[in-house]
Amino acid sequence: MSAREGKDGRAAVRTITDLARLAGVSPGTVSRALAGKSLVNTRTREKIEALAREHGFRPNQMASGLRRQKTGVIGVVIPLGHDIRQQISDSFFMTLLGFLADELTTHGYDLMLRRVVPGDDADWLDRFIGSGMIDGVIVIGQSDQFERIEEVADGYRPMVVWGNHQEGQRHCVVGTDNRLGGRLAAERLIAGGARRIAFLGDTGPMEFAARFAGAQDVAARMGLPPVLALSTHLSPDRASEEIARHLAQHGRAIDGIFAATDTLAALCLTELRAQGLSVPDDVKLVGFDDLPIARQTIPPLTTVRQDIAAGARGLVDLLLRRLGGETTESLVLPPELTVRETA
Amino acid sequence: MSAREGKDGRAAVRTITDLARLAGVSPGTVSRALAGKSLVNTRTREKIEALAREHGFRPNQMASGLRRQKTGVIGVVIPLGHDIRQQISDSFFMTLLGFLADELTTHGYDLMLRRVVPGDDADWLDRFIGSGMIDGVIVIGQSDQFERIEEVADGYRPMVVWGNHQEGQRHCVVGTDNRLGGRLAAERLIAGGARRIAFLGDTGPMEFAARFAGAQDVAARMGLPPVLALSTHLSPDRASEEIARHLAQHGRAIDGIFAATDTLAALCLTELRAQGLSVPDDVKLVGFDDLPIARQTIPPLTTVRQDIAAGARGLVDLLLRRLGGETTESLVLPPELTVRETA
DNA sequence: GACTCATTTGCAAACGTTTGCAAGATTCCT
DNA sequence: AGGAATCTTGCAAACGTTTGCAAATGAGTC
Repeated sequence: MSAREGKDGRAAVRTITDLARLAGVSPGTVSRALAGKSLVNTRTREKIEALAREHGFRPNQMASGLRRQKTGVIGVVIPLGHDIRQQISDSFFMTLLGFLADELTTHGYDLMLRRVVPGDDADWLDRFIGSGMIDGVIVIGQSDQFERIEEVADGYRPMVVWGNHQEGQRHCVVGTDNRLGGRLAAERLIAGGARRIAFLGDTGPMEFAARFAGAQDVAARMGLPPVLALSTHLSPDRASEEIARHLAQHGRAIDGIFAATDTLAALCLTELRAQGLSVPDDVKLVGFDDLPIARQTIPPLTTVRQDIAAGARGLVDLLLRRLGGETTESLVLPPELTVRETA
Repeated sequence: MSAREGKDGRAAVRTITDLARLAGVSPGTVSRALAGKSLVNTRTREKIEALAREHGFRPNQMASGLRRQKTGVIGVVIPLGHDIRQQISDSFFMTLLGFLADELTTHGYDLMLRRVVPGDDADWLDRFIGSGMIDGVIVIGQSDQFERIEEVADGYRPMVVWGNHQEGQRHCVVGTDNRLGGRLAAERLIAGGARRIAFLGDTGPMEFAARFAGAQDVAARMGLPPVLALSTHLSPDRASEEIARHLAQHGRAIDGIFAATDTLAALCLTELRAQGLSVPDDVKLVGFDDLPIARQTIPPLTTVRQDIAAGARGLVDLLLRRLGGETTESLVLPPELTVRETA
């Protein structure tokens, strides 16, 4: 069986021209028939469609893309700026990615995934865009690349970013109101009686910085001492010991912890228990994200919920509108406090 | 500023021909220079490279792909056969996906992600392959599509599948020895004193069926009653109540549970506690996967570890070898019992 | 300086589709 | 039956690269 033959031994029909020969028409007609254009006679179309089905023919997307100057592919890129190892397997991003895949598929687009380490090449975004392989790009997380993204946004329209919204920024962003989320968290801690509050997590990434700032807002407004920033990495292995160290040092001096993510909160819960501190009696704890794990900790985690599905829908919706030439505003989603038992 | 101009106002150089004009050479020479072929004079090459850098030029991948008949893209497809909602956000698959992205990037390939619901179209795999957009495909999980995959494998070489290995199968698969994993789990339960063992999870998917079978092997060998299959869905919401129901019915009659995944095990732990059964005293519990969550349950979960990173490396390695024309055997990875505190 | 041989370049034909244009085939009037 | 109007179709030129072939250039040898 030669490479030119299908498994049944007949000559394989790989191109639109092959199919045209079989149907006794010109390639142009086949193209039109398969594209479902109205200009082709119904009987001809049906014959061609039948033949295509029979031979399992599918037009080559590369050729089509080249000719039409669009590919039907949306790039999704995850810049790993802050904390290389963890970020990607981070449940939050991964869940978002899942929803994105669904949402894009629904709209007839394919998804090209790329992880980049911006430190290695400053060019990461232009490279992706300039490849000609994608019609638009969704950036998941601004990481430490805010400026780079701003620059690109000036010259490239079909881009939407998941992340934090900043006054006056030029790129179109979809994301939760992190600062408000931080306020909700801090308010809950304080309402439960906490007075000396700590923020657990790296305040480098903008999303986290905003959550931290939100908590600060509330502490200041209530006349409490400033929120203590306990910096950690995101990867569970390193975070665990860092949390243990922080708690050993400050554990007795604080009575409320706002963790930057549920993942950190869950680790923190474990360490708190290990150090003999009870939650929520000795220390109150609020997480962020409302990942599945939040229901499964003991006690179940009070957390600030992000609507990931809505985020994915928003990203895709805005991107498609931009592809259509519209100018779009950023979309800021409201976080929601989900009260369980840790605060 | 017209669409033809870059942000600095100079005419944008979008094609290799534009660049050729600038450099005063022919397009062919530019192509060769940029491809790093040896046939071009060093001085010419340097001039062209400098120009390309200066104008941020990148050759169009679609055109290149069309001409060379290869795209530099590997398709990754997740068939959602058994349990639509959960499977994709399942941490295991997502973690594997992350490692795959890294591994493919390292080898200079891009990753195109597609989720499909095979029920909707029987054609899912051929469609992806026939699109002409990908050089090869990695299927994550056989789901209930074993036969479909076998058929395709007969006529399409560059495909590797993550899943369970079956005697005599025709497609190249990478996966953990699930049956052995099942045996390890059951042996551990029995060594701890369990006599009446249950398997928690859907036994439909082949991977799970093999895990179940492994546990059966051991029970039979030891002369214990057959393992009780407690069927559940994978999505946390439905699984929780199903587990509760199972435990209410059989909870007191069993003393060892082997959960199909860590996610199920974690849910099960919660339900066991809710029903007043203590782990590991009343009931012993072993999970599967060794996801991060396994360390964070209380008590921490004894589980059967799959080496996800090694799996991703294996998948990519075999796929590249197949792209190179080699014939490859399937790769079966050994699972490893990770003992913590639930069994 | 005439010759060979090795390097470096340009030319033009692909890769498989889509699509504007014009020609050919139908239909519908009158 | 003649013509206008409408449908269908074919032709051929793109889309932006890569690459075999041959021409041109340069270096080296006698």
